[in-house]
Amino acid sequence: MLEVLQEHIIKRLGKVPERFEEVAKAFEPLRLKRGTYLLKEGEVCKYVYFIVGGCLQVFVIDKNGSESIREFYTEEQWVTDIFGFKNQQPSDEYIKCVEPCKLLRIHYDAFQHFSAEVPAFAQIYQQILELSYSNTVYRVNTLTSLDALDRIKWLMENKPKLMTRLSSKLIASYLGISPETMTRLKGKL
Amino acid sequence: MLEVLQEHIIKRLGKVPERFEEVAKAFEPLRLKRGTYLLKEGEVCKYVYFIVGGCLQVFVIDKNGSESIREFYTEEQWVTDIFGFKNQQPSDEYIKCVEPCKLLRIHYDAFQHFSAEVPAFAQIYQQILELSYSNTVYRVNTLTSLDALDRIKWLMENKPKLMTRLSSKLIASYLGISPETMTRLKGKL
DNA sequence: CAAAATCATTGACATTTATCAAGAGTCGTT
DNA sequence: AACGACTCTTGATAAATGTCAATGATTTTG
Repeated sequence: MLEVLQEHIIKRLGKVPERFEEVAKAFEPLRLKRGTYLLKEGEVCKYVYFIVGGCLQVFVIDKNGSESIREFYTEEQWVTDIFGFKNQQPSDEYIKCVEPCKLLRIHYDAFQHFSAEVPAFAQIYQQILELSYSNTVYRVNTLTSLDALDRIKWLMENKPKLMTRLSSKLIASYLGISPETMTRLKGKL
Repeated sequence: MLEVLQEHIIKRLGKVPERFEEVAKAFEPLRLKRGTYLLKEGEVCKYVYFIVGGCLQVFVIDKNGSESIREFYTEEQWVTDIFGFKNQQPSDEYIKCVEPCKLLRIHYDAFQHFSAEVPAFAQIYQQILELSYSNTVYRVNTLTSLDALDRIKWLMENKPKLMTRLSSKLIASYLGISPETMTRLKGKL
């Protein structure tokens, strides 16, 4: 699985990173079944995960007990609870496998170490941060400025692969609407 | 105004940063009237702004022509359109003064230069990024998992100063509800 | 300081979206 | 292949929120 990570890094950095072997050793491969939790509310997130294959959902549980999905993550993306991870504090969020997943995880201690010691590592991290932040900003804007139908259209145009890959129920949760409304609005397209 | 910036940096870094004088020279002070735009949709954001005094709103305009506020920024915070700034691409967002503002701005070229050359600068930037990202993640979760009344309660508990400082209309836009609903729900508290 | 503009509030009503329930279909697991 | 669990769809209804309009209060600005 490390080849996938190396490819990803080369793509981001535009070159083979210095000290890759050394950093790569800190990543532990994982194969997980659909439905496995990587993190639950109240737990401290000790890892950053790189996705080699599969799909994960990050979500919170509302007062009625239903999942409200903040984001999906797929191949060649990085997942963690950033605030909880950085401060080693309990999380508000859950992270769960939507599909069987192949992951590489790096522990907090190693992450901190390489952030400080390996410039290429810090650089990649910053790129991921900027991209994640940009995406999340965009997501806030779609949630507040678009109605349900336009959010569906937006997703179809901007993340068509998610639409086909995931169940309607999950997509509905991601868009902040009920499954029934999702069904009905799809008929209006 | 540079003292405020210096204080801010000392607070974040826990020490007086190396080469502060040099970096400080790159910041240009601005005094702006309420209602002034720093950025409009379609423009390329050339600056990062540090707020010495006042309040700004970042927003998009929906298909009905009304403002949908993504975030407010006040004293000792940093504002920019991160994605557009980093890639020097046209923005989707507007940035506008809600109050008369005292700002310090740094140009893209200087920003890039110091990011690469001054570790303390890069470090502060990364801290701001992490914090901004965390906040935005939190905001997505409140928008999708809470109903209008609970979003109001959330804001009162977590950002009480904004509630008193800004008009109901602006708060309503930030919470994704109409001013009328805002009035009515406030009666239910 | 006064006119003009904007804002907050209220009522009546429309629209959107959620909820509950039931049946048909699909999928995953054994 | 068959069972069970989950998912999708549809209908009926309820709840939440938006829109429009009018009025008085507040704020801004010349």
